Amino acid sequence: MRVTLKDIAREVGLSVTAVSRALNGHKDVSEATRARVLEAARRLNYYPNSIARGLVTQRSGTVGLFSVSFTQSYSIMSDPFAAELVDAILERFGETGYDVLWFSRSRIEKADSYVALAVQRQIDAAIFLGLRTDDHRFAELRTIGIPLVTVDVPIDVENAVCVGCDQVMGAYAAVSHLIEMGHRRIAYISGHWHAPVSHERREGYMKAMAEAGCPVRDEWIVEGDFSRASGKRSMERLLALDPRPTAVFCASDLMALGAMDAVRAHGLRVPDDVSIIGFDDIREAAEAQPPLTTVHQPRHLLGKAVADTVIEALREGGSWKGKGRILLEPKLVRRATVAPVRDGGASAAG
Amino acid sequence: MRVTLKDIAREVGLSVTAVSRALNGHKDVSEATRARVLEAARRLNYYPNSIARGLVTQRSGTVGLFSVSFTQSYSIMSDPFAAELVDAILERFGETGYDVLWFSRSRIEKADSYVALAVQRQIDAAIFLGLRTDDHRFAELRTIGIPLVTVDVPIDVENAVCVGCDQVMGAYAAVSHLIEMGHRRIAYISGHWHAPVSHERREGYMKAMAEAGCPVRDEWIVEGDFSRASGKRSMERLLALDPRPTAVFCASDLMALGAMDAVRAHGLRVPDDVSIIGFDDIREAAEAQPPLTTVHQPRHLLGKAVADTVIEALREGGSWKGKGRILLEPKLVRRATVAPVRDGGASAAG
DNA sequence: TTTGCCAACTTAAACGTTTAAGTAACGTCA
DNA sequence: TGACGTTACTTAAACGTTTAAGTTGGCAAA
Repeated sequence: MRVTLKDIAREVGLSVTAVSRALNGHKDVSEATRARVLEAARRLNYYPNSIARGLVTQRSGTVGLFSVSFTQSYSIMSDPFAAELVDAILERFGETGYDVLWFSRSRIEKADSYVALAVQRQIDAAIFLGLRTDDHRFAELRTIGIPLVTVDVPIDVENAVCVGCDQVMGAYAAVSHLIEMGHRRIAYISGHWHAPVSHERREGYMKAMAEAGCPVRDEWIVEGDFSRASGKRSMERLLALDPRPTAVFCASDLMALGAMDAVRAHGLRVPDDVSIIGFDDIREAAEAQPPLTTVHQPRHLLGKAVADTVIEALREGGSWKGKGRILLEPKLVRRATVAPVRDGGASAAG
Repeated sequence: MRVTLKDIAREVGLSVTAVSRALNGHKDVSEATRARVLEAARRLNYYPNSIARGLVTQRSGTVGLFSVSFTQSYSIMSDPFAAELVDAILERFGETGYDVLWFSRSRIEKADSYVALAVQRQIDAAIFLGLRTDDHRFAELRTIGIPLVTVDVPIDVENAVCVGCDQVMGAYAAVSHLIEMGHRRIAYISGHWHAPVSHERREGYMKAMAEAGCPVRDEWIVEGDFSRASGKRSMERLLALDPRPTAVFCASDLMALGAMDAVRAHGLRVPDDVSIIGFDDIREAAEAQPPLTTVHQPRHLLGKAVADTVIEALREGGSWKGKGRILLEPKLVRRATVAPVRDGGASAAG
């Protein structure tokens, strides 16, 4: 039923090898023969079987996309930043002919092994989204033996690259902006501490505060989990403080949106009473009321960088060594959730 | 380097066949032997090569997920409804051991053939998201020869099933609700007409209007493309009408959100001046200001139904015949964007 | 004792490719 | 003339599985 090289070979009266070589553009076939083969292939509706090819070449032509657990929430696509990033990665791969096998959280948990999935499916490279440093399968990655690209999680293996934005710089820019607006009591709603970005953004926050001579109080740093609900919860804790912070830097737009919910629920206003700044610049940030000031991460470039890194690794074959880290530049986007501080940040507030 | 059956066979002093049968649970191996094989497999870190297996069994153990073009917008994940649906599908598949090969829009466009991708990758079944009736590859689907599951696009082939909500019912419920609130001049902002759901929702709209004896004017039916921007554009056209509609039923939450933007931009208020109702109940609907009244589509059940249908087809093998259509029930979710009409819908308004 | 059967294996072929190695025909050059 | 190349092929093996068809030895039934 299925059309194979053998069918074409029979059709044009050649060996299977000759047909294979004609189709693959080798130069030891005459042009006349190649034309006949091509014609027959198209007439019979032949498409090469990548499974058979993979068996002999030892490369499947697929890359595995592991979406581990960006947030606490149900799964990865509920995080708009992840969704848009995935989008960009897939679009780029689509242009190349590599296909992407998607390993969802439940699949990963069922197999309980990255290596098992990688070996079984013979993927040529792996991309990790939402990898957590407390993942008990982390050590396994050392033995996986194929190019590895993680997003925002540096990992010290030779065949790995971490692609991401400069988180320290992004956070620094955000907090500096708040400081320029006169804020001094600035809080940081972080993502969970098992995400390296949470620490890096904290570092940028601390740096900006230190340079401005603003003391940082422990209770201004609250751990969320990147989700909107956690942003709201965290903001509630901050609003209970006396004096309360006049501005909050959130480690995700979702948390910033949640924080705005909390501010509103308290009968206060953004940015009049509290300035809020987010991170990511997801679609909803611009659409929020008021539009959210945030740190833009160039998702499309990130996705392209991820895909291009993988593609380069695949082309180079075994000789490829990871480049450590690829850092893109984030950019502050000023919208409407940051205002100059009203009381100079010196007096108490209730 | 790679551990194969041969390695295990050598290790335990058996033939490759015996090892294969032991691992696959055939009953013609002694329990003692099976135990030795299992032990060796685990000790050597053996994982079956699904490529080799696929070559002989003629089934790859993968299903193709084709995300064609839900909306006009860049790609599928920018549509929250699609993203959440995909999520549910992937999570369900993860529990089964089937793996999902994701064909993005660019991949589909590059190959320009569903059959080519299906045959090359030997996928066992295909899922179509965002298929449009004006897709020039539509006819191809007839010859694809594997189980086919589409979301919201009925397709008349024996090996296909369409999974989706009852769109007519959902639209009918939405418009009836508006009518109950006293509205009579009700507009419909549709998705593009190449999506069958646009027509089905229109049917529900017409049915509710007809039953209530409300005349429908041509200019009340506007074509968008499901995106927020198109919702805004469409609403602007409706606001220019005299008398303008007092309520609008939108074929997606995104368009409803866009419509709300337009209303606000006109200095009018939702729901005081215009009632708005959406479709889908994406996460942002509940979070909007004011929270959006909409028709909830049970994404999780939809995703599960899609996956379960595929899994069933795969288990049944060649004997499987599509069941035509699986219809789930949508449900109206009353939030805060619908209010009783102020002028009874009879007088003119500016 | 022979026959037959069963359990527990092994052998060999097959899946659809790619590729290393071989070959036949033909031309070229010394 | 013969050695050597080149061109355009073919042959055969391999990739790692599964599976149909044998094979062996032991045991029960006749």
